[in-house]
Amino acid sequence: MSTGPAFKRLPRAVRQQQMLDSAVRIFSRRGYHSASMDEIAEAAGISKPMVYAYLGTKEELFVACLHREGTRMMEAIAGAAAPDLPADERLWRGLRAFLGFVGAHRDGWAVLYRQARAEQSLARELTVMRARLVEVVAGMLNHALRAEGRQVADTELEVVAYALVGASESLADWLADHPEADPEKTATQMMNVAWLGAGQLLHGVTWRPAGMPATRRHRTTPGPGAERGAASGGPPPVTP
Amino acid sequence: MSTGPAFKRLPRAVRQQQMLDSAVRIFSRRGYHSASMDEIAEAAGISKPMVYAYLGTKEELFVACLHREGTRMMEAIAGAAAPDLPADERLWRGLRAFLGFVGAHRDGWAVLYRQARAEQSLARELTVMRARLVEVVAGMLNHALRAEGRQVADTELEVVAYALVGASESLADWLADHPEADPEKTATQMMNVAWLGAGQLLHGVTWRPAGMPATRRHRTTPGPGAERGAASGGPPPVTP
DNA sequence: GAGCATACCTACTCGTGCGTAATGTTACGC
DNA sequence: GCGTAACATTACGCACGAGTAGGTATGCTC
Repeated sequence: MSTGPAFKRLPRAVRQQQMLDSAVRIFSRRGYHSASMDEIAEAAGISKPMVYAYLGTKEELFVACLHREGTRMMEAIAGAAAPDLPADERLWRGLRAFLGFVGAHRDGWAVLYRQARAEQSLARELTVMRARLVEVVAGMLNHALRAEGRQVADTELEVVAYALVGASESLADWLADHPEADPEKTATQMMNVAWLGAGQLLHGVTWRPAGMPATRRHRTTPGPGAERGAASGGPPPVTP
Repeated sequence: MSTGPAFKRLPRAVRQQQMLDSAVRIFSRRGYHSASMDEIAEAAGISKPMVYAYLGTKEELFVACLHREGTRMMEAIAGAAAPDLPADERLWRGLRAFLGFVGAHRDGWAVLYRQARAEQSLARELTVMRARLVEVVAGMLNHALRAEGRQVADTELEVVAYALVGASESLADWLADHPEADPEKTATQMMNVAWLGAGQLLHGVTWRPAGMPATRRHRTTPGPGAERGAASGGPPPVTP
């Protein structure tokens, strides 16, 4: 009586989003199994039956989280890598968008991802997402290859694409565990190793992001003598 | 009467190994949480209290599994990549050993790895393992750099090493999910993208394992499939 | 303000599975 | 042969957490 309504009544759509927000937080913090529905409900400022009424079982709730976050991420990437750009530029933008997104969602995204990979029953949604990503990357590579009149078996391409995506995922994990790290810088370094390769890097060749100094975007000029200011030993390849 | 003693009495060391074998199998098949101690005990042909007596709690048991498998893997890698070889050769051998190991243990290793990453409480052991791997790779890169009189900050090196290790881990996952895939071939492809980079690959530059081009070592392994002929339609860049 | 639908709650059931106490049983020393 | 200690089993305590039943308050429409 004295306190009044205590808690507000909110429309379903809003509450659902609140629940998903809390669920992502809790799942990330505790892991899928250790997270209890009670805790999630409490974090959302709501009681458990409401969660069941709106989002279904625990598994369905988790998949809903994964789906929402995954869709957001995909949109971020797709929006960044326009299909009419050269391959390295697309790769760079996609990478930047990806790591940028993860960096902005730190504890949120990467952990969901890890959880989903571990649990058989949750892996389906994730598999679809990653398959789309690999497909995009493979398509990009294929496109670039055709432009050069070359051709490669799909399986080969898939492995390369998978390696690229996998390396990015791992760096996403790394980012999640290193709050002080800069996504932008990490993306550049990843781009260096992915596009140029470790061998080139060791010889001092570097790739640089949006090329403003020279006309060319990257120096494929072979030859061990690096003409970067890298000799100073300070800044690695490139800092955007 | 017909069965006789039913179950044999075995020395502790042997039983422990049996238990670990079963535990790895069950954990891999079911996942950490879904695996029950009863099932593991049954698979080992033993009863539950024995498991507790020898290996402790469920968590301790899992860590023991991870530790044993991880140590074996580390030994395989360390034994392959001698420190007095050139960087690319070391990377190649390490990669080969790593993916070869995973390929030989398919369901065993990769799944343990995934489980461990998901669960906070299990991650410690894994973190140590991976840190050692990253350290090795970073050390290798650093060594190669010094040989050229160049120098790079440790953090930069770590990121590159992490990307390399991460990409390899992802391919290990891929291998685990693709029983028909050939670890050797996958390792070569990984080496291509890691050492040469996607940019070089797209231009048709390829890396090849040993110094000899047409000798044994690792031909494209025609394999059973007729239409899978990698040699058809010109020399693809990625094929060794 | 009556009637209805929707948002929301407290308090419970019930299965599951970790970890252990009480209890045989086999092998070896003497 | 007979004690004894390591080996092995059955059966249970107990906590925890997913999912639900049934009831209450609030807003909306007429």
